[in-house]
Amino acid sequence: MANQTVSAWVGDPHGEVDHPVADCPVEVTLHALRGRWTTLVVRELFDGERSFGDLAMALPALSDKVLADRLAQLVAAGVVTRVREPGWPSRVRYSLTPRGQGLRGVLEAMWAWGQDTVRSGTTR
Amino acid sequence: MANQTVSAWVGDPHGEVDHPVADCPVEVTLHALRGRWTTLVVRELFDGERSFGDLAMALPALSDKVLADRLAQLVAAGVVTRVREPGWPSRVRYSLTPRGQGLRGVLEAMWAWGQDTVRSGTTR
DNA sequence: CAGTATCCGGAGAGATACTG
DNA sequence: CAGTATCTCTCCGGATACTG
Repeated sequence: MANQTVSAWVGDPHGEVDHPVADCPVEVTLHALRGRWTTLVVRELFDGERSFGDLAMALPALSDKVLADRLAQLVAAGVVTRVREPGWPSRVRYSLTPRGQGLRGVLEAMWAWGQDTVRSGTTR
Repeated sequence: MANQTVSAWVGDPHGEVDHPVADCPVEVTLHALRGRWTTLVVRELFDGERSFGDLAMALPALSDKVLADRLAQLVAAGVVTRVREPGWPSRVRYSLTPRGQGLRGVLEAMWAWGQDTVRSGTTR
C-alpha cells in the first residue's frame, strides 16, 4: 500500500516505513479501487454514461446500498461525475472524469498481469 | 474486480455480470495485492532477497502475525518464493518470483495514477 | 529466528424496508 | 427512479503470548 512519506517509488533508498500512509500514490490508487464490485462499476462506465438503474441492471447481484456506496466512493475519489437530472422521475447520470478515464491504464496493467498468472496456472 | 467469465477486457460486449468472479484477471491481481501492507512488502522485495527479520525491521509497525499472513498470501499467489535455510537459528529467505517481478509494471501504473491524482488535489 | 495460537474490536458486504 | 435507514454477519488487522 503506502510507502514512506517522502521518497519516490523504486527510487530507493526508501527509509523505514512505520505505517502505510495515505499520501503514497499507490495507496491512493488502491483506495480509489477499494472494495468489491468497484472495478466492475468503473468498467461499465468505460462504455459511457450510465444511470443508477443502468448500473443496477448490468450488475444484478449488486445491492442498491453497495452500488450507492461505490458510486459515492468513486465520486469522492474524483473518478466519477454525478449529475442529477431535475424533474420526475428522478434520474442521475454517472460518467467518468478525465481522471477516471486514466484508470484504463491501471486496470489494463492489472488485467495483463492477472492474465499471465492465470495462464501459468499459479492461481491461489 | 471481476467481470464475466468469458469475454475480454475493454473488448465489449461484456454481458451481464452477476458476480465478481475469481477468474477475472483484474480480480486475480487485486487478490494478490489484497490487504494492508502487501504492496509495501512487495516493494521491499523489489530490492532483493530478504529474511523475515529483515522485513520486520523495515516495516516496524507490522506485527509478526500480519507479516506472516502477507508472506503466505504472496507465496500462494506465486509472487514470492520461500526458502527455509536448514540449521539453527532458523532463517528463511524470501524473494520475488519472475511473476512477482512482473508486478513492477502494475505498481508503476498505480503509482503514476495516484501521483496525478494527488497533484490535482483530488484527494478524497 | 521465524513463526503459530488465541482473542478482540472494527470495517465492510449484504438483506430488507422505507422515502424524496 | 434513486437512493437512505437499519441490522446482521463475516472477515480481517492488530495485540499478546507461546513454540520448533
